[in-house]
Amino acid sequence: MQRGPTSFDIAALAGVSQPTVSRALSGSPSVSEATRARVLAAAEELHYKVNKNASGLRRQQSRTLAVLFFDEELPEGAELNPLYLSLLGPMVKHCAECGYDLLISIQQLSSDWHVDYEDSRKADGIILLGYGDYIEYLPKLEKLIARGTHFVRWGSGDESQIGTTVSSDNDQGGFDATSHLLSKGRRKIAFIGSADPGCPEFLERWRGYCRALRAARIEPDDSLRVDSGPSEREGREALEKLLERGTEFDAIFAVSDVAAIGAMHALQAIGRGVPEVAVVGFDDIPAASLSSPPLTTVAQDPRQAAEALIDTLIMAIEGGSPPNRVLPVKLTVRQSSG
Amino acid sequence: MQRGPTSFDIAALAGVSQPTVSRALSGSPSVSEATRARVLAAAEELHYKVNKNASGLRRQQSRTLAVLFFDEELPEGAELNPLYLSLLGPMVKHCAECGYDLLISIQQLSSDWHVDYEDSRKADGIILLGYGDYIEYLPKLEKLIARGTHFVRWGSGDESQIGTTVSSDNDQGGFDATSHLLSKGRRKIAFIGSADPGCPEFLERWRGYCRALRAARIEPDDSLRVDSGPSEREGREALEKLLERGTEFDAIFAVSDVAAIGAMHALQAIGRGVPEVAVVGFDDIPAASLSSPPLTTVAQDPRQAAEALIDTLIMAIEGGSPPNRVLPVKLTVRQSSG
DNA sequence: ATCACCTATACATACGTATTCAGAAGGGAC
DNA sequence: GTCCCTTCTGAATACGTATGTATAGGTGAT
Repeated sequence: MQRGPTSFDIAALAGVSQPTVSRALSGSPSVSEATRARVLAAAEELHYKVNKNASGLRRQQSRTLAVLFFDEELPEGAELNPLYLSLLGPMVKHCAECGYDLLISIQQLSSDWHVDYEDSRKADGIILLGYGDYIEYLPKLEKLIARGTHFVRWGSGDESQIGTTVSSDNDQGGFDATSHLLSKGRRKIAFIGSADPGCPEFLERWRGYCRALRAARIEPDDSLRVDSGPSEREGREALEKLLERGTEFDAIFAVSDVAAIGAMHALQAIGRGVPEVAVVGFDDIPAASLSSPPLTTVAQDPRQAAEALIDTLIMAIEGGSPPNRVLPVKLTVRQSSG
Repeated sequence: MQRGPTSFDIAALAGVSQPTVSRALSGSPSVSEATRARVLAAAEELHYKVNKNASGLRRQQSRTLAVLFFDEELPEGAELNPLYLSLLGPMVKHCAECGYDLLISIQQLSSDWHVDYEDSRKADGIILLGYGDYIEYLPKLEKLIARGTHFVRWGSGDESQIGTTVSSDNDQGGFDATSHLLSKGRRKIAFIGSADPGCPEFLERWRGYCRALRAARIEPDDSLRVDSGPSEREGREALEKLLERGTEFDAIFAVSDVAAIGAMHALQAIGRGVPEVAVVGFDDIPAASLSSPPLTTVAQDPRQAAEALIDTLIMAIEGGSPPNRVLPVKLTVRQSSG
């Protein structure tokens, strides 16, 4: 392995000492402008880059953040949640802007992730992404806090007081989606998703749904609610279950785009068209605009979410006490709702 | 920042010296089994993890690989290429299995990415992902080679001799897709994509397309070829161009799923159904199975591709001279081709 | 019993940076 | 001209690991 130039090489070329190089490059005010200029020129000439390992070792930090995806289904080659994937690009980008690197990891909830990262000094802080059972990883969150590890979670903000979270305004999203369907004259709006507190995000969307109905003086009808996960298959099966039940419905609000698309497929399979049955999803994944008909959905802004996660985490690392953040959502109307 | 235990702490607890701890943990044969067991127990007890910075500094390597995405459109908040995103999960996973970390970065082709990574010792090697103009970054590849940086590229293997590549069998994919359409009785198969050598992958698919036609004693007809990029809009526009041209066609082979879906939308907009016009795409992105009708496509296996990239790169890092690899593709027949 | 030899461990050191502390050079006030 | 103060730079050192070299303890042969 050929070795690059060190700060000593720069020092020699610039005619100063190594510490001066370090100071000059890190912007210390105690270096004169003339010296700094010479050092920068020398560094440029030799293509010098600070050695991250040495720097990290000395300052006891890595200037790296870790993203941990939780995805129980991954062993079977399943895809990561599209929403998280769409966060990835913006996260990387914003991280770079803030002077941090981003390390990605995919974990099973059951593994020992909670000790892996800070322990090996790979990352200064952790971003946790994952649907999945909130309850199940609660004890591990407590351990993280006990160790003083900095972390931010994507999820529901109001349900628990553990750790800092960034989330979309799920309640408002559910409200907007439902209000939109009501404004189209729909009255029998099925809800595909779960009101299980293990998935606080879905629960909030359900609450928003109920709130919108009540605002229109309609009492939520449990027979219009089908418990379902967020996958295409589950969305399809949820709709089939609804049909078996025999409950009439003229619209569907699904807690994820993928489930909404699954429901549309099931509808089309039995000859009920969309938007005769109006459909609204949640997330605005790339496939939403590619479906037929294109899906009306509640968009979460991935860039904004990514930046909020990064900013919040960095604030925590640098000693602040960042508040939870709830990000606005935006109803994106396409053809599936008429 | 609370500091974790060091190898000295383990040494004290196990009653040995620090070097012995290091050797025991790295599996050196010159440590007796009894000692190794004691060390491991002590390490376990204190939740000891090797400090990556110190270890990397000492051994002059990071045990980290970097993935560089190239995406010119990203500044506008566009999405990363779905195919690359689907590589990400499997790459992270396989990296972990091989004992490496994965660092993600998104770059503009124009930036100085070629000096950033190895220079700062952040990564032992680089994986380059990106459609985009191969010609444009050729000089930078040459610089990478000159510096002795290890890297692997995703792309076309046969077009250039620069660097090691891993690619799908694009030619065979084009052949299979076209043969499939021919077997369905189609004779006027439009090709949406580009035969520009700046995109060697598309060129190879075009060649496979021609090969299949000739095998059926049909001479490729240039008026059936529309130059197009891989986006939904470009696919739609390509089809509109084809219609303006007035050339008859009964099938479409598009070089990307997204373009294929765009073409389907354009078809549906003018009332020509799918699969009356049969459509085949390329990539098998998640949205392919969600479209209406579900899209027949040439699937590239993301897991296999990811593992090939990682394995090839690690082989290069560890001193080998890995060969280029061409991965098999698989035609996935769905409803869009009849 | 002496020596050679092998095994298992300890000692010393290097990796490249950032920081504390001390000191040199220069300027102003008396 | 002396003294002090400010501004800048250099010397020394610590971060935690891995490894080359030295050494202790044991075994077997002569």
